[in-house]
Amino acid sequence: MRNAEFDRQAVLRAAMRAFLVKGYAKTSMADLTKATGLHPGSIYCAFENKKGLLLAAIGQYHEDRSAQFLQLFANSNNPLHNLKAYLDSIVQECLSCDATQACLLTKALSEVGEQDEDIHQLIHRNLYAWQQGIEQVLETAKSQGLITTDTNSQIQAQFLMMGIYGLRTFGHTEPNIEVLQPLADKLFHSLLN
Amino acid sequence: MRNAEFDRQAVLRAAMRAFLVKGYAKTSMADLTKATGLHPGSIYCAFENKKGLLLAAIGQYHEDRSAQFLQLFANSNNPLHNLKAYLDSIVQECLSCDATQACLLTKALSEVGEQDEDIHQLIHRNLYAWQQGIEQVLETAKSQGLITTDTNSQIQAQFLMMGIYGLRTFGHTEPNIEVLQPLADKLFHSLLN
DNA sequence: GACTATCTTGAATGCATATTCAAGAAAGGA
DNA sequence: TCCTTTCTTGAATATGCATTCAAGATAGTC
Repeated sequence: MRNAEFDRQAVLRAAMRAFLVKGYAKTSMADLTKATGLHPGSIYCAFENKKGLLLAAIGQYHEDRSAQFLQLFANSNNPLHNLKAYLDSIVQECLSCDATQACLLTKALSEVGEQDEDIHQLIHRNLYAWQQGIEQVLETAKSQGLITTDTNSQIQAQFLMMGIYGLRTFGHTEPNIEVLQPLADKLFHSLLN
Repeated sequence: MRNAEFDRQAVLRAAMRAFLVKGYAKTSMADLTKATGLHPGSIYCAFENKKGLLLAAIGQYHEDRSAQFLQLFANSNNPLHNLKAYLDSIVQECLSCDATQACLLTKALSEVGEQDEDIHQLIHRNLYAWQQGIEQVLETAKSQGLITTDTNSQIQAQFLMMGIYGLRTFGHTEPNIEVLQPLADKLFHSLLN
């Protein structure tokens, strides 16, 4: 008997960084062996192939982001304030101009989601879970009387997701706080109308 | 003396369709020769290389879309109504689930914009021109008293662009009119607040 | 009709790539 | 300590790809 030696989470985080920087198609197995420290044989043994590694990396990405999301909303008792802080943190990620801070879900969706059903479904599931997280936050805010609108929470959550997608794309062209912050602010206020 | 035989616009439109379906990296020169009907040598003679063909295809895409945009706003005299019709037409494109109706600018920006400065700059220029087109429409609407808000037209145009980016991404996961139309409607109303 | 400049053709080239596999290394059990 | 099982290694394989280029074709010019 013998156990695997490498740290699976560390490997997946390295792979996701590589995919975020170069995109899926342009990230070669050589790039991945260098990034993860694993040899080709080990990667194929653990993840089947390059696509399997992407799927696993997307899963890890979602886990990491979900944990971060839940932690943000766990401490304070003002969900609306937290939601705005969350939006502002995304603005900060856009400003960093750091490819590793982009969203792997939307990036992979755009590049390979239309071509591969497995990848599309996994991303769809993860994005939907994220949307439901936002929806729950909005419901909590409503139960606390922090939101005084009769708009469906589901539509609101979808609208916020749409805005975040757009904000990230806009950030690719103008990573400028004077541009992005007003957009995030207007998005947040539009949510409550 | 002898002139080129092929129809440059037709070739570029075929190339842009190929890039939209498979993405830049996964579209091989074999795909491009099949799509355009040109032989490798001709492509390299006319566009230098694969990247040159992408740049030219992006230019053609922008020309085509600009012409379409201007035509929509040329006929009627209610710019606000036209703007809503424009947004609705984007919803229809999302519903079609047809990769060739996606936006080449945002798709290429996401895939190769961060890796190549030439491509990034061209896309940035084109998206900015598009934003200014929207800004002008909003200014016209204001001069006609159709908009009664003191929000900066530039921010409004940026907000609409952001919304369209997000709408297109959302459409990739849920190409459903019951979902997308309310989002487009809410986006349009938020614009006027 | 011949000449020349230009365009077209598509096979050849050389490199990059994803994947495989057999030999080697290490861990646990007897 | 030896043996078996599992994991690791990394060179080898075979395929796919962007690009080149020399031969062939064509249109305008004299």
